[in-house]
Formats: sequence, C-alpha cells, structure tokens
Amino acid sequence: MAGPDQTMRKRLRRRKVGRPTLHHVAAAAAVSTATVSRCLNAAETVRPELRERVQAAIAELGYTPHGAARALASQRARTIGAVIPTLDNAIFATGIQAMQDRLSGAGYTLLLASSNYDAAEELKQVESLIERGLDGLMLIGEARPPELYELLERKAVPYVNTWTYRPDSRHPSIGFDNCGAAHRVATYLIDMGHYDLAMIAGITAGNDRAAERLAGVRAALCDRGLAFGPGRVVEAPYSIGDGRHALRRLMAASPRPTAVICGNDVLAYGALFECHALGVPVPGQVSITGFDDLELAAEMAPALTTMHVPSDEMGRLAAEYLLDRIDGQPTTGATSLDIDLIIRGSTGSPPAGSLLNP
Amino acid sequence: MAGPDQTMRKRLRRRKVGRPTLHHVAAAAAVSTATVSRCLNAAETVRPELRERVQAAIAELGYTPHGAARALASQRARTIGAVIPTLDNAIFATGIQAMQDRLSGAGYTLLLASSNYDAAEELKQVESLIERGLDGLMLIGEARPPELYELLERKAVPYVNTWTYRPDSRHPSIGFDNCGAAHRVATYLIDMGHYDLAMIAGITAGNDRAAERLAGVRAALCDRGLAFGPGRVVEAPYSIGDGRHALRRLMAASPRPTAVICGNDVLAYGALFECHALGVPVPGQVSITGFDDLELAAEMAPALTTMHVPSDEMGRLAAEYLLDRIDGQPTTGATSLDIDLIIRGSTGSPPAGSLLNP
DNA sequence: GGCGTCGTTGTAAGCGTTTACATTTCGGTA
DNA sequence: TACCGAAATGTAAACGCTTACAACGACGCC
Repeated sequence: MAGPDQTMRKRLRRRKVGRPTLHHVAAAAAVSTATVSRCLNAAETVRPELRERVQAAIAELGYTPHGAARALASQRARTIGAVIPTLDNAIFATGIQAMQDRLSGAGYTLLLASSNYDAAEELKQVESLIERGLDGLMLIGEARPPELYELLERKAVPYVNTWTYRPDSRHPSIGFDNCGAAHRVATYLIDMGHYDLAMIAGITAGNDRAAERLAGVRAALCDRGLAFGPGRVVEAPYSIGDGRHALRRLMAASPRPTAVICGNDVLAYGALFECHALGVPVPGQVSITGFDDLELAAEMAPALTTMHVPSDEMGRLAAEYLLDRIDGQPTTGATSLDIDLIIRGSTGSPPAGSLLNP
Repeated sequence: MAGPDQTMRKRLRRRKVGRPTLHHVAAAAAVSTATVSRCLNAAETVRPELRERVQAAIAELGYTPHGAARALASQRARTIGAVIPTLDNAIFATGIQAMQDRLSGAGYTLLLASSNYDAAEELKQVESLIERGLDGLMLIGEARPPELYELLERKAVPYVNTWTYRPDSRHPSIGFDNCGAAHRVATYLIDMGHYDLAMIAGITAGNDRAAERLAGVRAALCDRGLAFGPGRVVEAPYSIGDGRHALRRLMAASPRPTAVICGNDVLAYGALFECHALGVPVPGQVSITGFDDLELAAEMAPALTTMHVPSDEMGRLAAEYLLDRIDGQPTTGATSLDIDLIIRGSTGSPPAGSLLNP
C-alpha cells in the first residue's frame, strides 16, 4: 500500500484545496506545463491555437500565477523597492506614484517602505526588502552609512539615489543640484536688495539634501561678499509647527532679517503662518521662500515663492533607470533634472528702511 | 564523464555566484539544513550550542534567507497588502505608517498600492497583490464591485475595510460611523443657530465615505425639520483648488449659506483660502468645517473646526486584526473608533442679519 | 531523396526553503 | 544494565514555477 499512502500524504499537505496550479491549467488545456508557462511569459513562441486553449483554461479555472514560485524559479521577483524618509508629507508621494505607474506598465510591483528619517531604520528596511528578493531599489538622497552601500553591492542589487544629482559620485543619481538650486534662490533675493538673509533649514545631520541647500545659500552669500549674521540659521524638523517656531525665533532678533529662506515648503508654510500670527507683513517686512512647490504653495496668502521640483519625472526616470539596469542595458550614471524658481507673492524688495542700516 | 557534466550545468545556471544558501550555512556549521531552518524559525527547539554555531556561520557568510523560497515552502508570504485611494495627501499616511510599524514588529512587510480613487484600478492592484501571495489585505471603505469581494473570497485572503464601520455588513470593518460623525458636525452648527447650510462633499460616486458624510448632514437637517436649499450641495474632487472653486460657486448664491460643511480637510482648506480671497470673513459671515483633522487644520487662520480621526489607531488595529485572522484567532467583525469634533476658530454663530431672513 | 534548420512542444531538473517523518541521543527508571 | 520516552537532529519530499535540453516535424536546399 505504498502508492496510496504517498498520495494521501500529498493530499494532506495541500491547504487551499481549490487553488489551481500550472499543472491544472496544463491538464485542462491538454498541453505541457512548459507550454502554459510560455503562454504566460513569451506568448509569441506558442502557436495561436494552443495559446487560445491555454487562455481559456486559465480563465475557466480562475488561475493566478504563484508569485513566489515564479520568483524562485526565475530568480526574478519582478519587484522594485523604494525607501523614502516619510509618508507623512506629500512631498515624495507624486514621485512614487509616477514610479509605480511606470513599473506596473512593465509588470513590476513597487514595494514601499519608510525610514522616518532614520539611517538605522533605513538599513533595516533595505535588509527586509532584499530578503523579499527585490530586483532594484530607489533611495532618497545620497548620504547613508557605507554598510548600506556595501550590502547593496554584496547582494548585487541595482539601486539609484534620487532627489540628488552627483555626477562625480560612484553612486548613480537622478535628481537635481540642491546646492545650486538654493544658490539660485538666495541670489534672487540678494539681487532684489536683500543682504540680511536668514534660513530655516531642515535638519542637516544625515540629510544631504538639507545640508546642500544650506550650503548653496551660504555660497551665494559668499559670492556677493555677504554672510549669515549670527543666529540667522535655524534647523527645524519637517513640520509646520517647527517652521512656526523657527520663524518666531528669527523674528525675535533685532534687527530682523529681511528675507527667510526655508529649506522646504512645509517649513515655509509654518513661517508664513507665524508671520501672519505675529502681524509681520509678507513680503512688506520680510520675504519668505520655500522649496519643492507642493500643492499648497500656490494657494497660500501670499502665494509662496519656491523652487519647483519635477518629482513625477524623477519617479518615472528612476523606474526606467532600474528597469534598464535589470535588463542589462546601458545606463547613465547621473541624470540632472531642470528645476525652476517660481516667483510668487511671498517675496519682494526689502523694506525701504533696511537700506539705511549698513 | 556524466558526473562532471551535470555539475557544470548546475554551475552555469547559477547567476549570482556568491549568494549563500541554507545549504552553505548548514555545511559551514556542520549541521543539516533542517537545523538551520529551525534556528531561523523556532530557535528554542535547537540546542544552544548548535544554535550558536549556526548563527556564527550565518554571520560569517552574510546569509540572508530567500523570501520567495520561504514563501513557496511555507505557503506564507509574510506580507500584508494595503490599497489606498491616494498617496498624494497625507490623509492615509499616518494610518499606513502605524500599520507598518505594527506589522514589521510581527515580521511582516506591508505592500502598498494606490488606486487613484478608481474601482477598476483597485481591482487590478488587488489582483497583482494576490499574485504576490499576500496573507492579508487592508482596504479603504466598503463600496466596491462584488467581483473584488468574490476574488478575495475565492483566494481565501483575509481582508478588512477601514475608515468605515459597518456592524451589520458581511465584510469586517475597522473605523467609524461617517454618517454619524457628519451628523454631529451639522447638529453642532444648527445648534449654534445656522439653518442655511451648504456642503462641499467629496465625489460620492463609488466613495461610500463621502456619500455617508453627505447623508449624515442631510439626516441632521431633517432631524431639525430643515433641508438643504437648492444648489447648496457641491461635489468636488480631493484637492485644494477644487475646494476653492466649489466655495466660489456657493458664495455666488444669494442669499449666501451661513455655514459650509466640507467633506474633508483638504476641501476645507480650499474653502478657507477662497473666503480669504473673496474677502468673506470666517466665521463672521460664514462658518467652515472640515473632516479628518490633518496637520494643517490647526495652523490655518482661522484654525479649522473639524472631526478628528484617530488614523494611527485605525492602522494599528487593522494590522492586528489581520495578524489574528492569519493566526486563526477569533476576531471581531466590526470595530468602532471614537472620533471627536474639534472646535476651533472657523466656526461661530451666524451673522446677526441672517436671523431676519426667514 | 537525404540532410541540415528552424520552429514548436514536451520532459524533467532545478530554484531555496519548510516540515513530516525517521533516526539518533540522552536522561532517568526499573 | 537494559529499556523507555522525550527531545534534538537528520533525511528527503514537497512548494509551483521556469527553462535547458531533447524530441519531433515541416521545410528548403543541394
């Protein structure tokens, strides 16, 4: 009774009785499993007649391929990962959305994780994603512990940094020059007559985008023989409340700066709200700039002058870069995107009186 | 020469030469693969001495388990999916974040997809997730085509609807009573003396949350013998611009409504901005309410009266519900969360003149 | 007419785990 | 000392798919 015994064991191990497999489809269509598999992956190599039979069987059985089995056999998970600092603000959402659209067009799925702006957490998330067997990975920014890059190297996972552009780095990047962009904002203000600038920067530790934006403003000042006065640079976490708080501190100084450059739009919202609360006219007494051009920027009163970032294009390009890498096609090491200064109502000439001071 | 031939073939098929497998670890630790597997999954069943040897081998080889192989052999992907309408606004972000935190504590990964408020897209996303072999699924709201529920049923995927509470539905839900909450907002305004209400609702077609919120306001009016005047209900997509536009339409009427209930905070932002632009004092001439209590609500000028939704708790509970279901533990069919009306500056008594009209 | 080619299809060997079952080990007991 | 049961470990068969290779015709060429 050895035969039946084995059959019974098989039966017992099977949990979801109904779930049809490739074998069932093959049997129903009277072809081999290889043919069914080919219908799924390279339909053009199988005769139309068979193909139709197979497709009918698939439809009739309600067959869905088993992703894990597929991944195991083909050594491809058809999955791309992305680790972003936060889900909380819309800032990365549009890029992710664009990336997802592009990927799903190619039969890939996006696995999303957030690191909460924490390097250790980011490493953990990447490890978990790698375990899931992803074929490629999108990251934000460039600054991260070497272990992470080593891990990626060791596991041979294609990756790309975004929101940054580093042509001379050994890590591929798709984004823009944060430093240069910030330089542009500052220069714009300086050219308008502002010389006493302040900045509400994001937390620069471990965040190269924030750090570069600050550096860019510094460089612009330096280029014109200027510099930040004491206490004119405040770092604040990514929230409106922190932006408000930072602005309040800046406004407590005397004299007040005539322009405040914010490291991102969210901080700028806070700054704008706080000016409102303090009764400081914008841009009459102080000009405010943001960075990112989120939806709200154009709606504020006054509307926010800010740098527009093409985040959807960034997401799309990141997806395409990774797909190319996976396919073994040649790729460029660094791609730079155009970003524009959007001048709106929150910036203007410095108040007349400020010209008397120096 | 048959033996070497076969070995060579094996070698050839192997792509990433270095990637260590369970076998390598087993060999390095001089134990069987079963023992290594047990160290990974049920460490307490293996003698400490062996366990250490295995762990040392794992560390030395830099071994990472192969998720797909695991999923295939164990019939568990250790993955939970979530399909949300949009990534674009922070509304779902905090809940997702909480869910992810809870899941990763249990060794699960969250697979996130967005449907763009489109039922067909949602179905597609769910199919793709099922193919990925998820163990559970979180959805938003209850209204969706029966095919989707049938699919879930057929594939025996545990799922839970959130942002809704339907004790009498056959689908499990974790959320709150949208209708009742909206009823509360409206009643609050009516009790304050408003009788000519307007509403900027989300698009109600295919969106049960939006529809219920509208229904709740209607019910509250009805309870007091009131009703919406003609043209007092406008539906608008989820964006600030649409909120502005809708408010402008409402304000074009004569007489104007004295209070505008918005289906969500984003629409309320738009309404508030537009009032500002039109020079309509809030709440002097018109009161505005939101729904969700996003970060910005408290920062607006005036600060927005809105319903506070405990989205992080909702995410956590959804995660726990699904984990319980997967473990075969008993679960409750519907869980209701407390939500509170947060009264801020955007609401007040109707203008004195409005009392003369009726 | 024989032969090499090409296009289809089938066969079966993996892919890297988990886990049922068999086997060994070990402490304790009679 | 022999023996028993429990605990620890090993063996090997799945898991559901992909794909290298074999097998088979049909076809065109010399």
